Amino acid sequence: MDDESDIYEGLRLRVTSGGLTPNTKLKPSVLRHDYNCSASTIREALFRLSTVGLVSFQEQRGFRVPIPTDQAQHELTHLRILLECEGACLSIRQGGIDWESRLTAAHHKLSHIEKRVRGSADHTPLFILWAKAEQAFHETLISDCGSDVLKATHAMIYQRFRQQVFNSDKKFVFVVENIEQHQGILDAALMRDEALIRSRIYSHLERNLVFDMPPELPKLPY
Amino acid sequence: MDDESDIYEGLRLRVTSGGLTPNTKLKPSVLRHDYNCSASTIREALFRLSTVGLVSFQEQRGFRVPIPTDQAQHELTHLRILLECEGACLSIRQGGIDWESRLTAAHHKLSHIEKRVRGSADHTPLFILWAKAEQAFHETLISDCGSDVLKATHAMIYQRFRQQVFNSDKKFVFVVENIEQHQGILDAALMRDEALIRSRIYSHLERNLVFDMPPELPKLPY
DNA sequence: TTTCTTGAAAATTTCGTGATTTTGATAAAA
DNA sequence: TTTTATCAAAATCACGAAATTTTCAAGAAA
Repeated sequence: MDDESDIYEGLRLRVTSGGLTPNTKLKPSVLRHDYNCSASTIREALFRLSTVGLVSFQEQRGFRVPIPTDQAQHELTHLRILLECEGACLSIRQGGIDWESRLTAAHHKLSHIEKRVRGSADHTPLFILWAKAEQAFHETLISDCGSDVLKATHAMIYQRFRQQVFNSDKKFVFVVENIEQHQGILDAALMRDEALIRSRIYSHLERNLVFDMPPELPKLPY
Repeated sequence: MDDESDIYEGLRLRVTSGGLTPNTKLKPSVLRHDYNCSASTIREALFRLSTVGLVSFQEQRGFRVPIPTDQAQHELTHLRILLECEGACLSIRQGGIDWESRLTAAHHKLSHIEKRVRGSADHTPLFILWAKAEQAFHETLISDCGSDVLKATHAMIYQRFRQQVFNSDKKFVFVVENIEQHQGILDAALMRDEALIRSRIYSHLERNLVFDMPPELPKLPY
């Protein structure tokens, strides 16, 4: 039948990058019409999304689009840095030519889109493309770390991070510095320099840290 | 009505420490009788468990108790080390007297049980008590890190780790070294020594790493 | 014997309904 | 004006059953 994971994916896209106002109610009885299925099926998909943190849920009060907060943005960024540094360093140690090649390819795609974005006035039409390429690049970066658990955890955090930033007022979704920073991360990976890649990943994400990090962390990027 | 989270908790206990054989099928139509509810309710709870990795799920093929593997044990241990070191260090920086006090209390309880376990021949009757106290101790350790996301992620990984170890053949659930190691971690926390607590957390969990960690990792703990 | 087909039994997924709870507007009381 | 009470409309949750898919044993073909 209607593949239920299609519904899940569709809803996921809507709550992460569908331009929905935070705190919007997500009513199964309304959404069912968009996906041509019953309310129970929608409910199940929303439930799954809520366990991953992409939809907020209160018993007897239904589902809502989560409200972005500075605190959440800070925490998600912090964890992204932690997981991505670890995954990247492990990939540097364990990844081979194949990894280098896939990473270069992912960067090439991303870079192409980013240069197009820089040229155009309105970013929105390219946003979906950019978001996919960005995610692919960062996932490739950690792809040879050898740990499915690490990769799955990172994917979860990355999604929530993307949702948080996209739905927040100050839409830092794309800034020009990204171009240079992504290049820098690629270079460090190819140079197999762990300390360097750690510090460059940190710098890349730093602007999303809304509070000061406790003293030592940034410097010796752990 | 019948609090659904009770059902969730009940099922969680069964799949993590209920002595179920790995790969056992979890049929909503059977389990419903144990909880006096409908199959749909069970299904929903199993679904939630599957999103956090405590139950494996395949479309049209239902739910099963996950099969423990060396690979999974290694990955879960690795992530526990990563998250727990980070959380502990942040707590050392941000936690106050209250944190020290809660940690000491948690350790006191745990220590008491562990000494009783050491004395008795059969560990099983005390196991549930020990598991709760162990979890409480490790959660208190990171409780003042200031990040709900980090704590929630750690809780997820910890649960899966505990399930993995408990359901694996070689049941390393409790070893005598734990007593000394937990004490060592508490001491490092009270001394506010970040490098020391990192290395002690690593040593504590090391025996669950089934593969060698890549060269540098163990030394400057991760 | 081994491999492939068949078909009935069992399990999974989806759905509409009724019971229960929340919501929100209106009116009464302070 | 502000607070509290009331109650109808709307939404959520749990349930059982129908529809779909998988499982698996028994027989046919190689």
